[in-house]
Amino acid sequence: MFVSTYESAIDAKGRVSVPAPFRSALGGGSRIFLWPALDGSQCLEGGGEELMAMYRQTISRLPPQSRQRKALTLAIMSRAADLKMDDPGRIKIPEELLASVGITDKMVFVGALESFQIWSPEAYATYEADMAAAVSDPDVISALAAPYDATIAAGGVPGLTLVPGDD
Amino acid sequence: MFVSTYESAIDAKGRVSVPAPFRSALGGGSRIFLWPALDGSQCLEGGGEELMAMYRQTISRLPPQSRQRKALTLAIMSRAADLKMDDPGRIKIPEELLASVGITDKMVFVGALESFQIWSPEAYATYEADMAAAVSDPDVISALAAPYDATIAAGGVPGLTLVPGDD
DNA sequence: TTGGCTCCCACGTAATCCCATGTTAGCCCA
DNA sequence: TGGGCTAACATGGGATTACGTGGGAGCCAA
Repeated sequence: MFVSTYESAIDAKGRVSVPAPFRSALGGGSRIFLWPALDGSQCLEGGGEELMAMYRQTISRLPPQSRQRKALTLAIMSRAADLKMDDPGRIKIPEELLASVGITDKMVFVGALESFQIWSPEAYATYEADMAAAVSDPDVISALAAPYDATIAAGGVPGLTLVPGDD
Repeated sequence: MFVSTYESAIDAKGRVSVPAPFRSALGGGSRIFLWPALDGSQCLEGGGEELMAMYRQTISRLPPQSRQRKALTLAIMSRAADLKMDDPGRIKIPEELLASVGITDKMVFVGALESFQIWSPEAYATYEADMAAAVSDPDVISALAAPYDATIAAGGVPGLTLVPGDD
């Protein structure tokens, strides 16, 4: 699980250190996939082999030759960079990917559950402000209610007391 | 798995370097099949022996002498070029295939999961813009939902926590 | 015999691998 | 609670390997 945010910078050879907590979230693998976010956000989405396997399986279930499948295949598989970390955990992000999200030297690694994102510090500041405003919207907070009930109905989370009287 | 895009050019002898990552995706084989894309896109579709075997098996399941079988057999098997890479990993693409997709010297190798495509840079730029527009269509993104659920229902992806509470 | 094709070898560039160092944060002990 | 120690992490640099590219020799066909 990718959690928290970390800032990193590109060195003279074009390498970037992947934050150590993200490396352990990759489960020991040294392969990283990166592609421009599907929703048009000014960020890169990334993950390890497991995440790519998930997308691969999901896309493979779409009808061959369908518009949806072709669009998603191109957006993810064709645009993705297949990168390998060196021993200390650095990657070299292709210039075109960096340019597509306006990164010159510094960047922010943002944990997003099963994947992570890479932003330019400026773009992330804007995005963070937008999302902070969204969370203050009552509709967003109340959206938690239904899936929370579903979690309880599914048996809750081991080790966590969700319903009074259960402990 | 064919991922990412690479540009290559034809040398004075009509040879083209197959990108190294694609060569390893071919699994060590030096045989490459190429044919014009079935959907009429201005590109060539290609892959190794495994991809051809998949098409062969699929077509073989169609009724013999059926119109569909004959059409697909012609579109793939008859039009395909059966090419062999030299030691450094180059192929010589027949002139008629190049002409059919408007390639003169430069071309783009585009990864598409189990196969790859070859485009002229200009045609690919147009296609990429089309697909980028398609991805911003809510229908395309929402098309991910059903196969995503199916992936989870099928047991998810080993090593990846898809359902909250699984880790 | 000649043209063209294929196979093979050689070179320069660029990426990757590996080692070394400074720094920071966590940990233990006083 | 404070100080010192240790280990992990981020960063820099050098050497090796792989890759892409060009050219030449041998072989087959015309």
